[in-house]
Amino acid sequence: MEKTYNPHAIEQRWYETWENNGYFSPIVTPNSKNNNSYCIMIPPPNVTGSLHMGHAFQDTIMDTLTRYHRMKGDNTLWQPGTDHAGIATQMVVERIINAEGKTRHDIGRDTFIDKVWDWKEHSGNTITKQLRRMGASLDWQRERFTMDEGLSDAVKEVFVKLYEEDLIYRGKRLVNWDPVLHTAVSDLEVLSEEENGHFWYMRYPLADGSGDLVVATTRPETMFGDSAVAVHPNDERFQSLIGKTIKLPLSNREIPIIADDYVDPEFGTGCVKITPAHDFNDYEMGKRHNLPILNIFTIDAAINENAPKKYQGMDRYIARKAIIVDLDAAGLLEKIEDHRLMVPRGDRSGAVIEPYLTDQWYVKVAPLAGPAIKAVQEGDIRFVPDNWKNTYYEWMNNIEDWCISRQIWWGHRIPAWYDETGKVYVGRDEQEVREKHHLDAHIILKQDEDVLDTWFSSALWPFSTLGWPEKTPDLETFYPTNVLVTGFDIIFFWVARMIMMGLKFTGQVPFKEVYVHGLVRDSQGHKMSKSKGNVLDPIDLIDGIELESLVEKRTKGMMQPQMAKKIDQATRKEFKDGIPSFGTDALRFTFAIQATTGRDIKFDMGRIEGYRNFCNKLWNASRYVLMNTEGHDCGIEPQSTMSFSLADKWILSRLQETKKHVIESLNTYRLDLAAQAIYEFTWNEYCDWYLELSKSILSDKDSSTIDPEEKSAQQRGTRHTLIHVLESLLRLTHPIMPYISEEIWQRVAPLSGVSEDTIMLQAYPTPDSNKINQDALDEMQWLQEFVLGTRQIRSGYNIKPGQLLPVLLQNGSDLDQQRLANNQAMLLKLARLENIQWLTKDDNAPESATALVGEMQLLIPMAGLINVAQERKRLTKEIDSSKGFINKLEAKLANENFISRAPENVVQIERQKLSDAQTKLNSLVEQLEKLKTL
RNA sequence: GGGUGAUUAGCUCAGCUGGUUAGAGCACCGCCCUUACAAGGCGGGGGUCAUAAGUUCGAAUCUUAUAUCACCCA
Repeated sequence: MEKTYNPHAIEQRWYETWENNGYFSPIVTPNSKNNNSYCIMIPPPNVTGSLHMGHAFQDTIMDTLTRYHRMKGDNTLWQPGTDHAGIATQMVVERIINAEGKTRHDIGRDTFIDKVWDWKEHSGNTITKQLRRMGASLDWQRERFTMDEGLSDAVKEVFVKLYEEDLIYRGKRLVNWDPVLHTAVSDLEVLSEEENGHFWYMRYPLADGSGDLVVATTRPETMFGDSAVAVHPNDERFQSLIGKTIKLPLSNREIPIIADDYVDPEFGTGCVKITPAHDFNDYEMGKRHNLPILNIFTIDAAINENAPKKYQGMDRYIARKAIIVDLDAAGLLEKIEDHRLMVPRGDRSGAVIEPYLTDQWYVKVAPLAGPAIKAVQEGDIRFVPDNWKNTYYEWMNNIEDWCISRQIWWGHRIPAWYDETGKVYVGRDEQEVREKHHLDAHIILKQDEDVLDTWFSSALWPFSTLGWPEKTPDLETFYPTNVLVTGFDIIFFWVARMIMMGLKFTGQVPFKEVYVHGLVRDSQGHKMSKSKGNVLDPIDLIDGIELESLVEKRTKGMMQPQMAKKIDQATRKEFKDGIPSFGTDALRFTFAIQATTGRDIKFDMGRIEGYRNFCNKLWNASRYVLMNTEGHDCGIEPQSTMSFSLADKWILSRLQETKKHVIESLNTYRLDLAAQAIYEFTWNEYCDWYLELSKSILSDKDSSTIDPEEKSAQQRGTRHTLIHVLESLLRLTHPIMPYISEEIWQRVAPLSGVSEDTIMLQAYPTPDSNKINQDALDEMQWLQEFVLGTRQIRSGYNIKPGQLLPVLLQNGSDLDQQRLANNQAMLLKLARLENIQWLTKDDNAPESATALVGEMQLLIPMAGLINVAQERKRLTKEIDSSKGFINKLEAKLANENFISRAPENVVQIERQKLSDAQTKLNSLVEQLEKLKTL
């Protein structure tokens, strides 16, 4: 093996091997539903997308669960696929066409759609390639796409059925309108951020000429759509005005003054202009008061024919300026204030979104929500962590109808046809419509131009990917799926809709558990975004990237180029030397160990570096093991005798406990605890203690008088244990770090008598409580305290690590004597001791530095070297803290209530603690006394 | 305005159903290139667990209030 761990040399080679051998595929037979199946659906990433940190984190979790279950022996499927991402994909292809000097309208819908498929064929696999880099064990043979034929059939089926049950209807409502893309967009595609704006105070005269009032607005151009002015019913300032009318400036329409307690009297002037066609709140108020709804915008958000002629055709912002000028000229502009306001922008176009009144298709959600709520209430679906169910209920109980139509070309075209009178017919295709409604061939039908919201097909993902509406063996075997792994940000948009659709169309929940993880943020806790320039690319963490390339990547193609300089500087400051290559396993381990129950994962470069070091540690520990076992008898032959040392029994016990801990953690989605347990066991126990202890047994220089036969039995035992523990540890680690575990396992497994092609398909380790040896655990602790005592003295007196030290022991029990006899050789080697000798109670100890192992005193003679003052200071400090501890315990045990009310075993424990502490104190005091006689 | 969550060492975070003298990694200090590993070894310093009150024999852990921050909804 190489001396240093080099992820690049191993990762891609292994992935290809796994994929080419079909290791990711489950076995599906007509009876396979009877086997333990385990299935996770990948949340389909956008086909235009590339892997970001959120994906990488989420995919690490899913792959860890998938690999764990596969090794556990479950028939495991992790279903891959991508989402057609209507707007995003359309824009990508449109940009290409625009570059050729054409628009999509020039080439027409059908040609355009062909071009999109073309693009998908050639460029739509960026993210699936990147998923492979992450080591994701998705069954690529089953890869699906939301626009492929089967999934499109599912979409039609669902649409038609819902329509037939009156759960889909067409209606005119306010939607989020993107005036650049000319389509409705979902709330998720609207990003509201604070921007600088103004508050314009406009004077509206009363129609009867008796005065005026002042309204404040951030969007003066909407005044042409005003239907009323509202005040709070209890606002004394305006009582006399309620019921009167206003003569709207510039358009001279007359509108009423109404009272509504939605109005906040403290905000602005306390008078609010109400524009039902262009504001969601005003729309609601308009409905309450039966106000007319007056649309004043075109689809480009220019002023339409409902406004005074002068302003017609003006863009909204040009109209705004014109209105301000005209109002000012008329003396109706009271004042202008600077104001910070939330501005909604389309995440694709960057355009300011307008609430806009249009005809759209809707799903009537309430009837679907009932069963979906019940499924969670009754525990058919469980959220992890549990409290996310509150968020779910909150949304489901206030659910509104879902606008599913989009005015774009790329997507599932709505299966509805209109005749020349505008009558609508819904069916799976035109022929079905004609047959069903007995429409002759001469009746001209025209299909609806709109397509469905991408989330509509995503909502069917858990069953459409498995072949629904056909009753396929896949569906039988894997549906309902086991767990959905997702971020909390899309509980509403996706999770809830999958539950509703799943229940409605399969009669079963789509998944039994929803594991909700946090969101990956930058080291400051900010959301990573292109515009902030703080994005990290997981692939850059795996491969490394030069500073200049990183800066260029972060500053290229920005929506707000003025930010580029700042980002440039910040990047140079944070990544002075760019990003080194950490490898996939280190990245995965970093994600796993950060997968706590919290909401935010602050990505810290220090940690990934630490876990890359961990990989190196594991790598080098394995090198040591292989150097000492390859070509040796490791006890796998049945006839070879082995004897096991304390260290062997101890590490074997700890291995069982670690396995248990890891399995319990994985079962409860605590990947952080699983990773932590693996880290601690590997580094702090296997490497720091067991490998060191094994050296004394494997060393041939050992001068002990031990029988050669026994010696080789011991060495066999140790080699066997070295290999056995490492081999188990690799399997334990594989779900989190697939590459390094596979690479090392290939060398290690044969030494444990296993020759198989891959670690991926080996059994996951299971704990064996019979192998937990409590005596060994206790004795090992004694040994560790012994070694620690000597090391502290060594360090305290600045003694070179290489210098051998004599040790004297006093006040040891029979057990201490026995333990020393058992482990003398190990102690000599590990603590670098010259010899160990017992003193009787009455022996006069020489001038020594001392440490305690339980009641036993450990003395290292230091004639002339002892710094009495320093040693006294150290002892006094320890005595003080010991006394403090004893005082606390005494007070506790003196408390009648504690004795009578606390459980017996707790009282016992406290008594034991006190007694131990007193023994320790006595010993410390004794040492201090001795010191005084020097 | 309503809701949810957070607040533990300089930084990033664990601490499960209340019983520890509160842990880890990184950073810090000291010693060491000891033939698995300097991406390392050994030793060490560092926290009145945001604040206040309460429940309890016992609170980082449960309750309430306050403060600060974050996110979601309006």
